[in-house]
Amino acid sequence: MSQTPIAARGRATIYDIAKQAGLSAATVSAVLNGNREKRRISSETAKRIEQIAATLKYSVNRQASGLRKSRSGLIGMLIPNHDTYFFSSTSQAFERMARERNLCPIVVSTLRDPKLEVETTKTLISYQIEYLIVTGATDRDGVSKVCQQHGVGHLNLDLPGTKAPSIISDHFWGAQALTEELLRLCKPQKMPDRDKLYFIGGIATDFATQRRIAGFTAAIQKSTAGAISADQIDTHGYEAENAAFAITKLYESLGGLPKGLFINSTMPLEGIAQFLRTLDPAELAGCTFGCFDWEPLATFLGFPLLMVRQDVDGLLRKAFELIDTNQLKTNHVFEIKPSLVIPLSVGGAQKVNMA
Amino acid sequence: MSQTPIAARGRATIYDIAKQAGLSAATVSAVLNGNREKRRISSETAKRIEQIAATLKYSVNRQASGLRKSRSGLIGMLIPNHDTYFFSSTSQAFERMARERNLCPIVVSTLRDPKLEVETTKTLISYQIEYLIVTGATDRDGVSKVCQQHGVGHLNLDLPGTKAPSIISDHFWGAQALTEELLRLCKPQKMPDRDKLYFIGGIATDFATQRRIAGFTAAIQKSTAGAISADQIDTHGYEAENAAFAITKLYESLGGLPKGLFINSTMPLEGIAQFLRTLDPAELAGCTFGCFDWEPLATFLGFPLLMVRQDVDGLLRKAFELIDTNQLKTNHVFEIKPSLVIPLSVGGAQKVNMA
DNA sequence: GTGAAAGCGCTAACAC
DNA sequence: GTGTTAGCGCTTTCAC
Repeated sequence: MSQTPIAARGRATIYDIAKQAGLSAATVSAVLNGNREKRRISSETAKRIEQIAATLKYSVNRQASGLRKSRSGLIGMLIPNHDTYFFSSTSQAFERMARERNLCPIVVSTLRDPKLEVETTKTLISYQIEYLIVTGATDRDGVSKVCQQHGVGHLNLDLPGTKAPSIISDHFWGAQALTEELLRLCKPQKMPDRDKLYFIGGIATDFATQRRIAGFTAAIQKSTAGAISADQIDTHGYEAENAAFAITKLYESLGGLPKGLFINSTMPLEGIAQFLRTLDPAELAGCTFGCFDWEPLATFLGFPLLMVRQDVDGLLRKAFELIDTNQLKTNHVFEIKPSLVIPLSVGGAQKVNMA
Repeated sequence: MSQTPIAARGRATIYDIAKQAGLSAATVSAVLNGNREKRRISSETAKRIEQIAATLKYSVNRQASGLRKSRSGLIGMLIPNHDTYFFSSTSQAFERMARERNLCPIVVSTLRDPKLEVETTKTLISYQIEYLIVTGATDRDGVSKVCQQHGVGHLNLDLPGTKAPSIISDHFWGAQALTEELLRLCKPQKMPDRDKLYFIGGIATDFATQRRIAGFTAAIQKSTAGAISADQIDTHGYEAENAAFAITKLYESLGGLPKGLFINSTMPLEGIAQFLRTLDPAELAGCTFGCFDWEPLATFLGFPLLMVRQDVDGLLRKAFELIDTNQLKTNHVFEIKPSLVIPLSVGGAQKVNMA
C-alpha cells in the first residue's frame, strides 16, 4: 500500500521512510514515537530512521494517529471574547498549562451567545478534543449536556454551572475586602448622602454581581456605617455608557462625588473615568475609588484606584488539577481568592494580599 | 466491520446509524454531509437517517473525515501573546473571519520566541492546518521555511517577512500623521530644547520602530521646525520601566516636559503615565501627547492623548482576501493605513481618518 | 529485533 | 437510489 511516490502527494509518510530504510512501517512508527525500548530496536536502526525522517521532512499526521489511538491531544477552551484583559490573560495561562501537558490548546470565543456556545462545543467535540474548559459562558449547563452526551471531560471557570465542577473567584471575599479598604481610606463627608459608598455597574441577576453586592453590603453592615440603602447600588449593566450615565446622575443628585465608589468591573470603570475627566482634579481627591477587576493601564488613570485582581493563574491551576486527577464528575464549586491591589499613592504598601 | 455496540465505545458512528436504518454507511455519510443530490437519496430516507443520528447523538469524527479527505478544516494563527489589546483584537477578528469560511480557528501564542514559533508551527502542521497566519513573529522566515516544506499556505501579519506575503500597518503614514497633528496642536515653549517633539519607546533595530521614526522624522523635517537631533529619539525598549526611566531623565535634563511626546506603543505609554502621575496636573497641560497604538482605557488617562489605531479588521480582511484568492505564493508587502484618533478634549473632532 | 496485518471512522469511485 | 470496496496514515497485536 501507499506506493505513490512522495512528490505526488506532497507529504512523506512512515511508509516512505520504511521503504528507504528497508524496514517496516511498524518499526519506523515505534522509533518516531520513542517506543524503541518496547521493541528493542538497535540505536543504529533508530538513528538511521531518524536521519531519513529528517531528510524527508517527515511530520506525523495527527489526524491519522489520533484516529488510530482515539486520542487527539487537543484541549479546548470557550471564552466570551478575547479583547478583555481578564479573558486574554486566562487564555495565556490556559495555553501555558496545556502545553506543559503536551496538549494543543484551542481557544474559541463565543460572545456570550448561548447558541454559539453549544454549536462551538459540538464543533470542538467533532475534532475529538479531550477536555473542555468553559469560561464565562451563558448556557453553561447546555454546554455540559453536550459534553456529557459525548463523554467529554469538562469544567466551568469564572461562572458556576450545576452539571460540572466549577472554579470561580471568591467574589464575596474580594468585594468585602475592597469595601473594607474603601471604608478605611475614604475621607468623611459632611453631607449624609455623600458620606456613603456607592456601587456602580453590573447586572442584578448576574451571579458575579450578586456575590459582589453581598460582599459590599456585608462590609458596610459590619462597619460603623451600619445600614445600607437601595439607592447605594446601581446595576444598570456592564456597558461603559450606562456607568457614565449612572455617575452623572449620582453626581447631580448628591451635588458632588460621594466619599467612595465601588466600580463593578473594568467596562463600567471606562464610563466612570470618562465622566471624571470632566471634573476639576481637586474634586477627585474627595472620593476614594475601587474597582472589582484589574487591568494594566487602570493603574495610571487620573485618580488613585484600588483594584481587586482575580487570580487567573490560581483559577487555571485548580482547573488543571481537576483534569490531572480526573475529578471531572462532580459539581463542586471551588472559590479562589482574588487579591486586593492598592496603589502606592493611596495605601503605602503596593499590594495587600489574601486573608 | 465495527460490530462493537455503541455503548462499548461511547461514540456512535455512521455504521451504527446504517445498521439501525437498514442502509449502508455510504448512504448515511452522503446524507449527513448534504450530498443527497449527487446520490439522489429520497427525502424520506434522509429524514429517517437524520432522525436516527439525532437519537444516537451522532457527531462526525473529523479526525477520520479529515484523514480521508486530506482536509482538516483547521486554520492556525500565531501571535506573540494574548494579553495585549492589539493581538487580542486580532484574534477576535481572525476568529470571526475563519468562522465565516467554515474553518475552525486555532490561535496560539509563541511569546516572540523563535524556537517556540517554529515548534508550534510544526505542531499545527501535524494537525494538518490548511493555512497559517503568522502575526508579529520573530523568526518569520523560519516559520515560512517550515510551512513551505510541508506545502502549507501562510502569510505574515503585522511584521513583514521575505518568503511569504506580508500585511502590515502603514507605520510611516501613521507616525507622520500623528506627528503632524502633534505639531499642529502643541503649544510653543520658550526654552529651545523643550520646544521640540520627543520620541520614546521601541527598539531601533525593530521594523515597526524604524518606520515610525522615519514618519516622525519626515513630519518634523517637512514642518517649520526643520532639523531633528538624535537626542529627540529614545529607543531603549518596549518595557514600561524603560520608558518611565527615559521620561524621568528627559524631564530632568529639560527642566520640565517638552512641548510634545510621541510614545511608541502602549507598553511605553504605561511607563510614561506612571511618571506623569508624579507631576502637578498643571504641568501636563504644557505638553501634547501622542501614542502609536490604541487601547480602550488609554482614552481616559489623566491627560489628553492622540492615538494611532491600527486597522485590525482591515489587516485581516486583506489576509483572508489573499487566502480566498490563493495569492499566497508571492512575497508582496501590503500596507494598511491606520487611523488617527483625536480625543474631543483636544481636537474637536473625535476621529480624523485616512488621508 | 522486526514484519504482517488489522482496523480506527470516514468518503468516494465504481458497480448495479 | 443504494451497496461494496478500497484506502487516507497511523498504531498495535501477534507472530517469528
